[in-house]
Amino acid sequence: MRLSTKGEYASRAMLELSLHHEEKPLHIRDISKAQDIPQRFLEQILLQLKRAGYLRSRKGPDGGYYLSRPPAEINVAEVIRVMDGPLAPIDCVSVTAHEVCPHESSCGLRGLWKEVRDAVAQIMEKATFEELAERTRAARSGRRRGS
Amino acid sequence: MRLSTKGEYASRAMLELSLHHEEKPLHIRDISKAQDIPQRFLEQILLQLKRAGYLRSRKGPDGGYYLSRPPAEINVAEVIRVMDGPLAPIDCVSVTAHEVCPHESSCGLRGLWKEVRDAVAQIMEKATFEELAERTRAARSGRRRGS
DNA sequence: CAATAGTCGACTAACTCAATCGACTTAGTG
DNA sequence: CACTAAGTCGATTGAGTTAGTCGACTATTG
Repeated sequence: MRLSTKGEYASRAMLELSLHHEEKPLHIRDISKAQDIPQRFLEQILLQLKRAGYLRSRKGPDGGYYLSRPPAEINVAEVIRVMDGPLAPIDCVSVTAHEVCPHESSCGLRGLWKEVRDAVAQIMEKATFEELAERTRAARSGRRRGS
Repeated sequence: MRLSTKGEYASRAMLELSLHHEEKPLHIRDISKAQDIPQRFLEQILLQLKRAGYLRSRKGPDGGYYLSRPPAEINVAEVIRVMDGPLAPIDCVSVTAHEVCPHESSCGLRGLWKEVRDAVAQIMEKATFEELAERTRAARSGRRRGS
């Protein structure tokens, strides 16, 4: 039940972009440094997110990436689906890529896998980047006086 | 967020063994046929489940595998952990294999991953093979007059 | 002791993952 | 207009994992 690093990096990058939403575009380099993601790898990830419509970019000096929609309108499930495909543990319970299985009707496990898929989807879909950015800002300011 | 085929096969095999609990041991061959799992692959899986203490076996003619505890006392989470490792999407929120991450305290995403982990764990831990066997029997008898 | 069935370790082909690279295009600056 | 900074794109790669196979071995039963 692992998330790929690509999915994780993509989420972190989107979060970073959400933290700087409505400022000027962020360079790949800066996201890479802030979130500790290999730059050439991040390139690919951002490109993929752009092609999927979540990001826009500008070339040249002072170019960079920025969100194409406000962070409140993007949730984690969408991003994970772009990078890793369906959220479902197995295809027979996937909503976005359902595949039929011959044992379906007599399978005592299918209901369980479905429950898992739905729980994961529900949690990730309600998690917007606006909310995550807020949590992040809170954690960072709270941390100043503390460890 | 995929489950490996090994994890899926293991669950199916455990379910099959639960359906025949308190009868004589099941041959690898029969489980393989009933659940449509490649026999040599299933061998490995059953062996792994045996080593982890969930199954016992008998060699020789009329040998086979059987559960070492009643199905009500085995849940899906345990089986998946044996085959696939931790349920957590990433290590920093794993209960069974926690790994520290430098960004931990200022990471706005960690809470989300934790939520996902907990939801998955909760669902899989409450799913015992007794209950799954019951569901399966119900589905199969219901199916007789129906499609 | 022959047949059956689980045991064990090694092996492999295919695939995926995580990343890297180089050449190219576009945009701004002096 | 040349230079440079930045994103674009496709190809490639090395390591690791997955899904599965194989063959020799051991234990049990009739």
